[in-house]
Amino acid sequence: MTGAEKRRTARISQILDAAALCFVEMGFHRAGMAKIAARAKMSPGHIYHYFESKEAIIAAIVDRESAKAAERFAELDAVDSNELASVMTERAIQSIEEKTDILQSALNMEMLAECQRNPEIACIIQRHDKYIRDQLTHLIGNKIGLDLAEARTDMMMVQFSGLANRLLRNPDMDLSSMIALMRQTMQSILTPDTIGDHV
Amino acid sequence: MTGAEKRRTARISQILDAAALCFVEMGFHRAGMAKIAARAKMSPGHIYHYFESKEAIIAAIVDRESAKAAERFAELDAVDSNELASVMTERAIQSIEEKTDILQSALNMEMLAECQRNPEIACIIQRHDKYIRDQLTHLIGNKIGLDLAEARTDMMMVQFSGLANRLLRNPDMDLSSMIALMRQTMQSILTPDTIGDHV
DNA sequence: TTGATTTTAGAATGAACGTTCTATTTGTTG
DNA sequence: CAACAAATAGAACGTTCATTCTAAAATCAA
Repeated sequence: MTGAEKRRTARISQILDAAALCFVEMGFHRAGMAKIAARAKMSPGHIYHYFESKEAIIAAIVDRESAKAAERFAELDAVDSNELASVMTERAIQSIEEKTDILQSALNMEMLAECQRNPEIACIIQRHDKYIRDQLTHLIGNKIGLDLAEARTDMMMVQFSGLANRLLRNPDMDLSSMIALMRQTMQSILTPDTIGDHV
Repeated sequence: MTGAEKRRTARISQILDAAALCFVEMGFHRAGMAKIAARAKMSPGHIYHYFESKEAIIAAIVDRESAKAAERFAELDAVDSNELASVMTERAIQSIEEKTDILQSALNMEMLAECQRNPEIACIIQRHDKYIRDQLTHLIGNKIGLDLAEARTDMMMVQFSGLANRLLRNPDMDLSSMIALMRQTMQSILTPDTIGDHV
C-alpha cells in the first residue's frame, strides 16, 4: 500500500469513526457535517473529497456496522462442532452483558428507522441480514446437525433482536434474569426435538 | 363539551394524525412543520396555538402510539380465563398478519431511536412499557395462573419486539412459517413446566 | 348588531445545514 | 530545487426549517 493509499484509508476511518459517534449521539439527520468534521479533525469541505454526500457516509456506516455484526457470526465457523452450541449460547449472553453493544443498539435502531424510507440503506441491511441468516442456518444444520435449521435460526434471530429492543425500552431491567432466560431459550433452540414437526 | 372545546380537540387530532403520517414517511427530524401543517390543512403558525414546539408534537405522538399498544393489551383483561391463552396467541398472530402494523413498526423504530437521546421520550416509552409488562404479568400469573409469570412475560415481550424487528430487516420473509413459529413459541410460553426452575 | 375574544393565515426571521468554491499548504517526482 | 499534483482549510452560498409576528377572519356574548 503506497503512502497516498494509506493516508486515504486513514482519513476515511477518521470520518467514519467520527460520524458513528455523532450518529449515536444525535441521530443521522441531526448530526451536522460541521460536527462530524470537527470530530474527525478536518474541515467540512475536505470530507467531500472522500464522500459524495452525507447520505454516502450514512450508507458507509450502515455497511460497516452491519459487516461487523456479520463478521462475529462468521467467526463461529472455526469453532469445533461439539462445542458450537455452548459457544453460541455464551456469545449470546456475552453480547447482553457488554455495555458497548448498547451503542451498537443505538445505531441499529437508527438504521432500522432509516431503512424504511431509504431503499439503498434497506438493501445494505437486507444483504447483511441474509448473510447472517445463511451462516447461522449452515452452522445449525450442517455443523451441529440439527433438523429444521431454518426455523431454529429464525427463532434465534428473533430472540437476539427482541432482547436488544427490550433493553432499550426498559433499561433498568434485571440483567441477570434476562441472561438466565436467554441461556435457557438458546439451549432450547439448539436441542433436538424441541421444535414441533408442524413448523 | 362546549363548541370551543370540541374544535380544540378536533384541531389537535388533525395535527397528530398529520404528524403521524409525516413521521412515518420521513422520520421525526426530516418531517417539516410546513408539511405537517399542509397535511393538517392549517397554517404552520397555527400549530403553535396547540403545541409549544415540534418536540411537543413528537412527545404527543409517542404517547398516543404507546397508549394504543397498551390499550390493546388491556382489552385482554375482559377475556375468560380459560380462553385467555389461546386468545393471546391468536392476537399475536393477528398482529403479524396485519399490514397496518408495519406502519406501527416504522413509528416504533423511530421512537426507540429517539428515546436514546431524548429523556422525555424515554420516560414516556418506559412508562407504557411498564404498564404493558405489569398487565401481562397479571394476566399470566393471576388469570391463567401460571408460575414464573414475570419470566414468561419477558419471553413474550422479547418475542413480540423481536419479530417486528426481523420483519423490518427481512421484509420478504415467509410469513406463514413465521406465524407457525410464533404460534408454537406462544404455546410454549403459556404452558406449565416449559420454563425451567433455575430461572 | 356591536364589541371583544378566539382562531386562523401567511409572511418574516434567524439559525442551521449540506454543499461548493477558492485559495493555501503539503507532498511527490523528475 | 522546481514544478506539478494532491490534500486540506475555511469562507461563501443557497436552501430548509422551526418559530415568531402581524393582521385578518370567525365566533361568541350582550
